[in-house]
Amino acid sequence: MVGIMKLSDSEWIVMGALWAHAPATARELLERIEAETDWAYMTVKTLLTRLQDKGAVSSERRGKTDWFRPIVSRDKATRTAFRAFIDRAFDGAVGGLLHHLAREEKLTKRDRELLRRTLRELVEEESR
Amino acid sequence: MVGIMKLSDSEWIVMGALWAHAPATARELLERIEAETDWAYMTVKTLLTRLQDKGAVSSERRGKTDWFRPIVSRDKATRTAFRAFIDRAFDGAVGGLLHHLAREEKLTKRDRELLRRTLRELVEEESR
DNA sequence: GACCATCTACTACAGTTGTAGTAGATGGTG
DNA sequence: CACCATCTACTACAACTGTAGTAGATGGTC
Repeated sequence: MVGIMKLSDSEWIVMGALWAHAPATARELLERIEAETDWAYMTVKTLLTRLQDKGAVSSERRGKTDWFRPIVSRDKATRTAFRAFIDRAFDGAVGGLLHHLAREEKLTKRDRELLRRTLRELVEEESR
Repeated sequence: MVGIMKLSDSEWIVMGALWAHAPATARELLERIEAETDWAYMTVKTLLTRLQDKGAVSSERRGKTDWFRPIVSRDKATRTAFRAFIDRAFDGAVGGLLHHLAREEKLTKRDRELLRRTLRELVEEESR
């Protein structure tokens, strides 16, 4: 049931707020994302319904209010999004992404440092 | 006009074939992607029209046939997709992606090959 | 126990995406 | 120059996305 969990952009925003702290009510989630979205309350509700339909969140009634919690983990969603991105833009090859990162993207000094470390770790791990 | 060029999954497939070699006719593009998509000719045509509408490809009539060529470069499209992905999944921080890469993703042989090259380049660049 | 603030349920509606069909134009070939 | 294979132009249509409105249920408060 929780197979390939593809989230739309708006759904990512809601999930982001929900991953931050759960369970949460729709109103709470709206408050958390108010700074970035300026949505109506009903927009959050609709997205939560859709997320529930696709099995990404669950809800539990307390009083007259639904409390939501994520079913899909952030990591899981990230991995799915990562795969989709890599598949379309780099034909599935993570190496292509690394290449792109190394030569195309403007990285901060810290990113560059981290990338170098990452690459080295990966290569070392490999040769072990 | 060629600002933020967002491509859908299907559009990426067509662009992939077009980036491989241009100019090309719709029929040629269909043949190139036949292995992976099993689309009807008209599907390719429709996608090409949409891509033209959004300024991603241009076309030129020769005889009764349109010849298409990319306006948006693969690099440009990749950067846009990269940004979109990073923004939603890692809140815009490339570091988050690197982290993810280092601990979550398994690399194929091909990935590792590319990676070694990339690493060499990075190191050389650094020592220059 | 009535009322109000607030919640859920149902509905809406335009834009994008995936995936094509059909009809009418037309260039090359005999 | 007629015909056919093939092209383009126009149209289609359901699913998914972004973004909500409205009406009716309901739990807490006086």
